[in-house]
Amino acid sequence: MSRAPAPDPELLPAEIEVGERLRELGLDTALDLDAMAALSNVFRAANAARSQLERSVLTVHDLSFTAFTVLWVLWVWGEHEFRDVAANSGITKGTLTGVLSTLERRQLVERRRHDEDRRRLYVALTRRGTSLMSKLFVTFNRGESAIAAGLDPGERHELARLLRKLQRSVEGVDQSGPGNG
Amino acid sequence: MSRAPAPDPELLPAEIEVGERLRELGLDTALDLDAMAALSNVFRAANAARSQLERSVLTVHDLSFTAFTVLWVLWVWGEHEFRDVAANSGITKGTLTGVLSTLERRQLVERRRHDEDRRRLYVALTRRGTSLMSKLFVTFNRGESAIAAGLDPGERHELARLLRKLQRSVEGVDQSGPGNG
DNA sequence: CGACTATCGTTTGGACCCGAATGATTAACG
DNA sequence: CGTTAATCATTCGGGTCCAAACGATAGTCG
Repeated sequence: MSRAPAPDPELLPAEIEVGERLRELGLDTALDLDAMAALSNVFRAANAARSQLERSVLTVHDLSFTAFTVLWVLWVWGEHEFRDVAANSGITKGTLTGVLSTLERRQLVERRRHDEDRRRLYVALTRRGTSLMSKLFVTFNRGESAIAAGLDPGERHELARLLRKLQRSVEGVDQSGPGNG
Repeated sequence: MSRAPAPDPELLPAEIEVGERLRELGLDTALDLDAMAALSNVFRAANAARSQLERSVLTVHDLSFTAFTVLWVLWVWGEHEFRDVAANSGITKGTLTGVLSTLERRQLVERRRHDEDRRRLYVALTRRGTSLMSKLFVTFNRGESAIAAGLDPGERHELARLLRKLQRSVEGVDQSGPGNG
């Protein structure tokens, strides 16, 4: 479906097609195509990497990406408060409740009420969960390594640097409005 | 929770903490930290940008990110076959069935059977859907622009280039195994 | 032509995702 | 001390996400 060669041979096929289509629609001048290119590739790359890691590493352990993230947060930090686990895993407390129920049923985590404030909850890996993560994270990281091997070391650093900058920018946009720049 | 200043001041707080923690666990030498940094930032940046765009642009229209993606695919390409819409939106056919039901109920899309092969389905925006997207995509793109404004133009190009390379790398890993490099 | 295989979108079952409401618990106030 | 407000995790309702099975339809084969 490609037409004349795109000016930038680095573009993915999907991008070439969309770019030409937006030109046909007369929208290419009305849009910030640079921003669109940057962000749509963030989304696509994240989806692709996540799917690949789920398929090759997580599915055999019957774990979703989010379940793995929660286990990872607990593995790195040890027993932690429920609300902090949610924050560090990037999900809401409502979602974490469900994910923990699944992991508890699998006997990978356990919940414990705070001694003094019974509203609060601690969460920790079980021995079984710790044992799983000790092996699984190395495998997961090998999967990350295989994916990142397509970039040279300088490129990996640069990618990480640009993405951090982007995250800071998102935070800046988030706080735009009264009282902020 | 930060300890002595991290060697790289560009790191996000969460990364500094995790890096120190992995050192404490004696894992820093066993892991590919560059790959981990690159990929974890892809996931975090994608989540942050997606949440920001959902909050600021999509929620007021009662649209999920995926619903918007489907509308966008139909807006750019016009009436399209169901299976291609799923592929271009990055979701399975099962998921698309549900998303289309939601959008159909909102009278934003319509389904039409193929004239000759009644297994196949065409999907198109309704006039209402087209009208919504004509306004919404510009707003969405402005949101993208606000986020990407944290990077200068050269950085945006470089980010997109590195992410494309990463996607190609994922594809290469996906096909690794018998019959492939 | 009938039998068999393949393809299509839907359905199923289970998991996740969110915002908002809820009940239990704690903190603050007069 | 009782009342009110705030905080916590869970529940609710609705949407999404997947793989696999399913029923309808089309293609292939002998």
